[in-house]
Amino acid sequence: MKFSELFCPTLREVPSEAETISHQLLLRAGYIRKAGAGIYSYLPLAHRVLRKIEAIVREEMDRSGGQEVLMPIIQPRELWEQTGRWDVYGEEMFRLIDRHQRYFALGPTHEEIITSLVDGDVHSYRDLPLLLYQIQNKYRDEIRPRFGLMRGREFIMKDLYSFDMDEEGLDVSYRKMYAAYNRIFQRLKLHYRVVEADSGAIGGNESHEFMVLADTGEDEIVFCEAGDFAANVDKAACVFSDDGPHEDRQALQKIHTPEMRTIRDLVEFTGQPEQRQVKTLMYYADGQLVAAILRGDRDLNEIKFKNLLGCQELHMADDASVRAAVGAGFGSLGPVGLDVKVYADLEIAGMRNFTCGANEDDYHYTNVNPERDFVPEEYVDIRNAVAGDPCPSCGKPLLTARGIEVGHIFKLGVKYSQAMNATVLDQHGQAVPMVMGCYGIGISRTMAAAIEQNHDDNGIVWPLPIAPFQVIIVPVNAKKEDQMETALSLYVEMQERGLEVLLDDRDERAGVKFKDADLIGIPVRITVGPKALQDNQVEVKKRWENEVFNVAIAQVTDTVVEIIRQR
RNA sequence: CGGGGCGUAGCGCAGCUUGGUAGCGCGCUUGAUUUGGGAUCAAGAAGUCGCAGGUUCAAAUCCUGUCGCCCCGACCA
Repeated sequence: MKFSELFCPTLREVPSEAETISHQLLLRAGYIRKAGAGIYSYLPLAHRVLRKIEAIVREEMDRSGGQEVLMPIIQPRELWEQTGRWDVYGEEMFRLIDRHQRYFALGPTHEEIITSLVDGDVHSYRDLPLLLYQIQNKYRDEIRPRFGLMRGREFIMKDLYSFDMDEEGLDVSYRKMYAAYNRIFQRLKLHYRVVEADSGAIGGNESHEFMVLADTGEDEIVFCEAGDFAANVDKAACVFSDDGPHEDRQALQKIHTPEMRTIRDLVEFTGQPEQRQVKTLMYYADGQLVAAILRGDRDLNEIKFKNLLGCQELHMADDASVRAAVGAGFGSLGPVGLDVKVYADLEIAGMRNFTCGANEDDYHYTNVNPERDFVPEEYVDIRNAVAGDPCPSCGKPLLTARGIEVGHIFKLGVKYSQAMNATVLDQHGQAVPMVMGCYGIGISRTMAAAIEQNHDDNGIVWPLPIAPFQVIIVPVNAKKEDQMETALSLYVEMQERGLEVLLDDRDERAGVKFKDADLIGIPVRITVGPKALQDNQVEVKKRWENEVFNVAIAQVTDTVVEIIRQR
């Protein structure tokens, strides 16, 4: 490809709408343009990157026994009503109405349609396992699209769905996919980590997320260096370690604490650290008022709390209704004498002589002790894990990192097959619901995540397997015939060797061409300039290194092939 | 949905308080000089001031409505 013919409008200035690095660079380097909030056109360079990611994903899916299909994006309402998700999915689903006033969904995901597809034509256990996948646009009317391709309303997704006869079959399919995903992200040359995940609203019991590690990631993960434990903080178990003070219990004392509303206030006022305070949070769980108590320096994990309670809806109570029920405001709550169910974090059990609200404005208790002064409903794991917590499997201190969720695999079980009555006959002629799994990779998000992880001040630094071109040839001065001739002949030679080459034949100043090459992120740059040319040489520069070295023109193609082979 | 902000040339912005007929930088076109990290000079093209009403002799500017976009929060296969 010649740069002069490439549709690649680069921008010198940072578009003001872009906040994250990947968004800025994708816009500046001429990869994407916005059509509307969370909706983007992919320009030629982006399209090439997407196709490379897809190709790797396809190969690994096929190798694992997957078969590719294409399914409708416009999906009839009736299918979604069968699983109840027409209502459950809520505002996040794009809906449309045809001329006959029939309703449709723009597919946010494809469980319904594929289950109905498979149900229609698969009737025997002999037809299983069946692994079908698709790479298509999906649609979600996100509350707030942001970060460019990271959270769009239209995005490209690979989803594979597995159908098995029983749980054992599902285990096999799940393990296949787990392995395939690892191969995919290794081949993409991304630094990633697999973590245990909450399976969320989609249902099912086992779930892993594939996280591309980047400081700008939206998710926080905790992991153990010693072992293989790694989990999303949403999910990461906290274990009780009895390293409490083991003090003697002092006499309960009520103290006047005027205007003390926050843990920080109390730390100052009482001189006791956060670790000796207890905070009380009030929630409505399906309309029922409940309390969660935690050590002063901990954060409640609402997902854990919700899963524990098994409720449909969980939200923080407002000050007015708390006041009505308890007789005191947020800053003065505590478990002692509290007339609602109290769920205590595991850590509370080990605490002695702590401070908490007295359920009376401007008063707190000190020297509070669990069991003596109050008895919680349960001691449960409801806090967010933090760096330094003991690893649940080996006890070593956990580390944290930020990541971008690019892959997520779930065991769905029979949630959808049961709802849609998708059964097969087993060996005994019994109709059993197929056991399903679902395995997604955000293709367009992976492109953005790769940039979040691989960039510098000058632009994108693509991992080689997904770079839009492998090599860019830059003649310093397009008007100098010797430079252009050398560049052209190298261009032809490299193409014949199977390299993906971009020739910057534009009549631009060298600086412009260098800047663009860096911005776009092509891994290898060949500079044809007057200095080296005198010695029949050209310069080679790797995008991820600063050094430039000269190579004889006759050898340069071999050199590039070797660089790419090693990378 | 709650809070904040913005829509003026392709991009980034000024002008709006105090109405008087639109400007700057980058980009684009042409020419000249340049040519190893986003050149210089000269000439030029380009704007329904988001849209619709209203007030006024006169509206980018004031008023009302509306649409779109961005940020924070809640939410998130």
